Amino acid sequence: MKHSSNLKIYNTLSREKEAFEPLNAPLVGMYVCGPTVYGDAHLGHARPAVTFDTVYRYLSHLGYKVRYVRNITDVGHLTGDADEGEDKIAKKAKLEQLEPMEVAQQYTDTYHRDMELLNTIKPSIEPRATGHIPEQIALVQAILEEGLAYEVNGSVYFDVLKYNEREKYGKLSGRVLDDLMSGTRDLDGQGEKRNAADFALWKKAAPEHLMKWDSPWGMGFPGWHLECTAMSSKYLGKHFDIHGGGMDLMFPHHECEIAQGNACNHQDPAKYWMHNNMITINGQKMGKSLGNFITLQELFTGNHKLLEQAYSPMTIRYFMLTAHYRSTLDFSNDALKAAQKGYKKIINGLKIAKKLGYVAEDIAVDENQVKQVTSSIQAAYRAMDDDFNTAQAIGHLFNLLKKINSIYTGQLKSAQLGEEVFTEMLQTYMLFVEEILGIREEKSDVQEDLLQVLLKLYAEAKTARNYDKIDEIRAALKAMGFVVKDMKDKIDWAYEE
RNA sequence: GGUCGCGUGGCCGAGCGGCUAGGCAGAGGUCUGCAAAACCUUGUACAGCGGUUCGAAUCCGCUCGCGACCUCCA
Repeated sequence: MKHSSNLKIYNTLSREKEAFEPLNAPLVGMYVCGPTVYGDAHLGHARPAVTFDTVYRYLSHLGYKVRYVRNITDVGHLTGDADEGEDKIAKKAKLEQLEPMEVAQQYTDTYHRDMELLNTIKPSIEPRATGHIPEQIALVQAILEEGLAYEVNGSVYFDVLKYNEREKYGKLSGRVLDDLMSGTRDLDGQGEKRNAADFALWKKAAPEHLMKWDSPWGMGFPGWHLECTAMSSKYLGKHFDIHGGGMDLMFPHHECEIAQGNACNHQDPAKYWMHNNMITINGQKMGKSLGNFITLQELFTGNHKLLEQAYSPMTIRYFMLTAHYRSTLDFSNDALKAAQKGYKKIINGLKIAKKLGYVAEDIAVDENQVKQVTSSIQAAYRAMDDDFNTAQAIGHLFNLLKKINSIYTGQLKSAQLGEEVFTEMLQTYMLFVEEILGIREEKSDVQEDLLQVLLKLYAEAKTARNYDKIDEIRAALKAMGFVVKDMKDKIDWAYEE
């Protein structure tokens, strides 16, 4: 099903929205920077995961066959400055007396658990850095052969100055090399590098270093930016469609990926570079050092000093989608509580949409209603086509929801829309909520059967005008998180918002 | 210091030169035994000051405030 070929994507490389033209339609290759697995997944991991999950979903909906690659970084990021750095995973391992791979496995598992709760679709391929050491060594060799890297004491560095003569370094982030050189603050520990802007491709490992591999330059480990180049080119080719990640990775990480790709493949790795913005908490970027760090599990359980209550995974997902991915998104209890209500409203509507049927009646079609519905449907697609504007799309879904609710309660007749428009409205609503936005019903522990029994008792009490009984049933349902919808011709339940 | 971005009604958050965003909260109403749900109506909003334009939240300039990156970071 192809509803449009008008998709535009904001490309960080050009700083403009560009028409999306895949290199090999209908195939699309998308690489997204995944987590470094040395701790529990936090809000910051959820944003790119949800953002690019939605991109993946929409591209798939448009009929593209997407290969979605998201890496697991289980080695390679340094804790300190380049020369005295220690591997993050290895450091954590020492602290917890575990094997490094044990740490990586544990946090990979919890990451997967949390991503599943957020209803993100698994990537087509989820490669690990440690599983691609030979590929990374080969890359270093290729760059050495190009004359754009040099070896010093068992480490290999990328020669940014020399590369810059061939290809402009800094074009993604808008950096100018001269500024970078002069702007570097502290040159301590840069001893081995020819220039401050150079970055490590391979680092010599100290004897006590836990994670290390043999290489032509001795025992060591790969540099921080190498794995993404190695794995993206292996699984998507030297030039693929979309590369995504957080804005904070734009420089230096993605800039270095571009340099590495150009150095050995003589072309940019990706055609479109997409960057999601940061999550802030009370206006500040979330970070461990700032003490405003919230993991997803803390959010789901409410177990954090900044949280007034627990917020469900779908509340979080919905909340993220109500803002555009390139805007910063500020977390606060007030905003999350509002999102929780909005989410439940969406889901109550979904349940209705699923069981609502067309009723043929001898009523004239209301052209005004038809116009409102059809324009909302089109606007929802237009919003997604406009650089995945989920916030705007959700706005239009609420407009459709009003019509759906009106028909369900009898305030509007389905015949007033005509069968075709009525059906398209329901299908569009369900498709957007479930397939494109990836919002699903978080089922209650309470069995539907039990609810039906209570509603039956409610109906009987109502017939008998036993109002005390009615109040009792209402209270019982409310305690379980439900409300009674007592309509003209029927009685139903809904999630309490 | 360098580079980039942001400041929208009580709160969150779209908006990219003219056409009601939307959600939450509030007010009024319809429905109801009463409620709830649902629906309808309603809001002084565009940091400030100038400028461009027939017309600016939207473009330009200045001022103020906030943030991100420049170091691992989603």
